[in-house]
Amino acid sequence: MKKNNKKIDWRSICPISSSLDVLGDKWSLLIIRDLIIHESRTYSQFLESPEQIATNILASRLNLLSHLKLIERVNLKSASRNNAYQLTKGGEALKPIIKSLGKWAGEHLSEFNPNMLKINETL
Amino acid sequence: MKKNNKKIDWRSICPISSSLDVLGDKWSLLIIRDLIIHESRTYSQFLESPEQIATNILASRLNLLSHLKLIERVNLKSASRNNAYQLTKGGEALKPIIKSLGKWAGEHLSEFNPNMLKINETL
DNA sequence: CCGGATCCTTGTCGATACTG
DNA sequence: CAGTATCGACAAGGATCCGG
Repeated sequence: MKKNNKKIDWRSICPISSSLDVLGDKWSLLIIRDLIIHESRTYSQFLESPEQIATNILASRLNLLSHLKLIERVNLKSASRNNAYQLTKGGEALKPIIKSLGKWAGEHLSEFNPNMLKINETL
Repeated sequence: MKKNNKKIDWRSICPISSSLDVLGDKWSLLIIRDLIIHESRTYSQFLESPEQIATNILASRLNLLSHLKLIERVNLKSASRNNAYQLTKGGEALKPIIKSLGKWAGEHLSEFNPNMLKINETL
């Protein structure tokens, strides 16, 4: 049987905790970020991002985010193979939050990661 | 030798990625959340939160967040033992982001975690 | 080739016991 | 009370394999 571990164990009834139960890892929000920047991405395009996610991690995150209806598969006429992902309404709603995170990092993390770009240069 | 691994390996120069290199786990932002709600917390008060963080994880996160200057130790006259933590300016700056996350979860995650509370205005 | 699935190694998490 | 040590479980990460 497929590893269909869609069951999330919610640690509490706190909404902040619940958001972290879902997005509290190093990769999920990065996938959302790519979809904010590029509108749509294929599997191999995700792999081209500089952070170099592993194929199995990417697949599991795409499954989870699809299940949560934050992203969805789309058929692109432009692509030869019709399999790309893009944000749903729910995923789009994360856009200002992720931009704020980037802005915050530029203001408070430059000391520790000096090479980091400012947010305007990336988004 | 002590595990003094304060070195963070930044995956890229992207500020969003950098913020996740630091806060992209299930516990760091929950510690910040507690300090937003309560102003200051002691070690054992953190342990009382409903999500039940393990003691070693709590200690390592408190160290990391202190090193990043997002939280700081304070001496409380009110407490018999003078060891509590509170947010710095940098940590305070996360407040609107965390509130937005809670609001987002209430709007887009209730379907999956039905018992979840709605975020209240006072938080 | 592209989109994954599978195997395997390594590292981190997390529960609990223990210490100053 | 504020952490540290230990150890098993499990997830991450790398490499490779496979179906279309």
